[in-house]
Amino acid sequence: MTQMVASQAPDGSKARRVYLLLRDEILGGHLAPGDSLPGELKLAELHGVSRVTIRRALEGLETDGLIERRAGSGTSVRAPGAQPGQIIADLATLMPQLRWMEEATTARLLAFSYGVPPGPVAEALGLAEGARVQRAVRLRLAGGLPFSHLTTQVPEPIAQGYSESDLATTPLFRLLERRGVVVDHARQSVSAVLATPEVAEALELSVGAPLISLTRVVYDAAGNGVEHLSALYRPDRFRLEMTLNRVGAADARHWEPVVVAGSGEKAGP
Amino acid sequence: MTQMVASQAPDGSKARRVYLLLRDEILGGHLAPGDSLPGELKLAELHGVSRVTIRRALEGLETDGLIERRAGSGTSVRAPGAQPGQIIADLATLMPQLRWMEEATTARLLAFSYGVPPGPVAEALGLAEGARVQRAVRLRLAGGLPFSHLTTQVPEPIAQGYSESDLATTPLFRLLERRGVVVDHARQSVSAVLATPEVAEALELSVGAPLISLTRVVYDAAGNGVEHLSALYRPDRFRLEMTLNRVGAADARHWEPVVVAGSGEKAGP
DNA sequence: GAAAGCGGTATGATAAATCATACAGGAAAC
DNA sequence: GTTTCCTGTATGATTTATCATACCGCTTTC
Repeated sequence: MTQMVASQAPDGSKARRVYLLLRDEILGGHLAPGDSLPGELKLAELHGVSRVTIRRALEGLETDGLIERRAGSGTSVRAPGAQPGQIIADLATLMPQLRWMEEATTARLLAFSYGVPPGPVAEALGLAEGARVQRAVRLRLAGGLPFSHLTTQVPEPIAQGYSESDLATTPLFRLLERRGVVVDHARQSVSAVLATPEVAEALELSVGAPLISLTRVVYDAAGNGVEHLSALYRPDRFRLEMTLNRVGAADARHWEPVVVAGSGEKAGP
Repeated sequence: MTQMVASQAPDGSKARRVYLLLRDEILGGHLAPGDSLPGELKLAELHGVSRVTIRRALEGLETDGLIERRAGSGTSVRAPGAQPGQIIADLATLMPQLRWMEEATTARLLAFSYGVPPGPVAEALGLAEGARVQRAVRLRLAGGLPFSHLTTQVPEPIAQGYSESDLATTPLFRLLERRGVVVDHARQSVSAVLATPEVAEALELSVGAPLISLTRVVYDAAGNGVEHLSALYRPDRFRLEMTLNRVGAADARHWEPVVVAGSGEKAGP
């Protein structure tokens, strides 16, 4: 059974805001299943809107299956049956650890083109002015549900080593290394952005929803950029995690990431 | 001179959406300074709204100083003088590396209380039902500009070791270790959320803006949770970064995070 | 069983956003 | 110079969101 598409977000400005806010509070763990929400009138006062608006927000949450409303009794947070499987990736190793979901994660190629990259990307890759890249947009799904939207940009000379059809099946890394590129190090940064109409449609959520943004630039031994990845993840279906150990002598204790003994490389992000 | 508060976000649903979308595209690096945007009519068509709405969005961007509009010529992305100083934290070591900003990062205590934590937090800390925690909400500022909103929750027995005034001045870690708590390891995960009215006000941005969410649970050697941190960062003023090296023999190459040689511990997150 | 609190429903007023359309003037291309 | 495309500006209609208020029926509590 294909689970219902999540977002039934209200249209209006305030209603939508309240909806997203409460949604984050529920999914984000500040409200536990079974907890009861304040009354609609109380919520209206808290958020500075009318009850009608609160109502609209709650309706959205209800059709999402996040809350349960009983006349006379009140509104409470439902058991999170809405978390069928979350994909957890290890930030330290870049390896997705599909916890309770060994359902095949598939990939779909959304776009494929060559052209001059936007300035910041060219700069990050260390490209000369006007140098061209191959650009591929891919969507990753787990159990048929999309969870990430990936845009990779590879300098054209390097990208010659593989074809469009290769991309649809093989992780980009494999392709690069097969091409003889010696991947040496990478630099990644995490941020948060809002879903644009394009990615919102691909990821099956509403425009303006929050997304995890991971930008990674991969370099070869010479320090030349060989890949620029811009990944967008649905927070409800994907988590970036890592474990740290507190190590070192008493006078120089510091944190050190734990590298999970990799059981062989699995897939790209 | 305290820089003008960033967000001049439009009110309306669609206008606001377009505003935030374009804003992310500019700040996110997909549009380089000097690039020119599509015409207002074109944008209207692209986003499926009227020109008036596009106009409202662009007005917001203009007052933010992100774009430049010239009658007859068009609209273009302005040089990002709007990035005065970004704080970059290393995910692998938890150490903020204040790059070009050694301006003192100060902290402000927003709330301080004791109580029963929300279910998920209690679970993460491994607390018994009804066990109480100390809860502190702090705001961190760099050069007077707030960039992060931190909520820490510490089991009450542990939290007895320090006072409210301690918290305002000393990093929580120091306090814990002074108390004799042996911090052993931590588990953190990164996500993305929207700004609630409360944090939006504290961080001086508009409700619904995207925020980086970092949740960290710190454990002692026995595996008991000693601290639950929920941090929210402004993406425009804060970045989470890390560097990875590609190591290992050819048959087992994998990624390993680079631990920067810490020049002593500086501050909490 | 009465009271208080809650969600479910309805209504009309008010405010706000959005739209469709039009025209003036600057800038650049031909 | 003329054409074309762009922003700047204006107007009035229209749709949408929000508000204030009221009443009903249900649940829980006292």
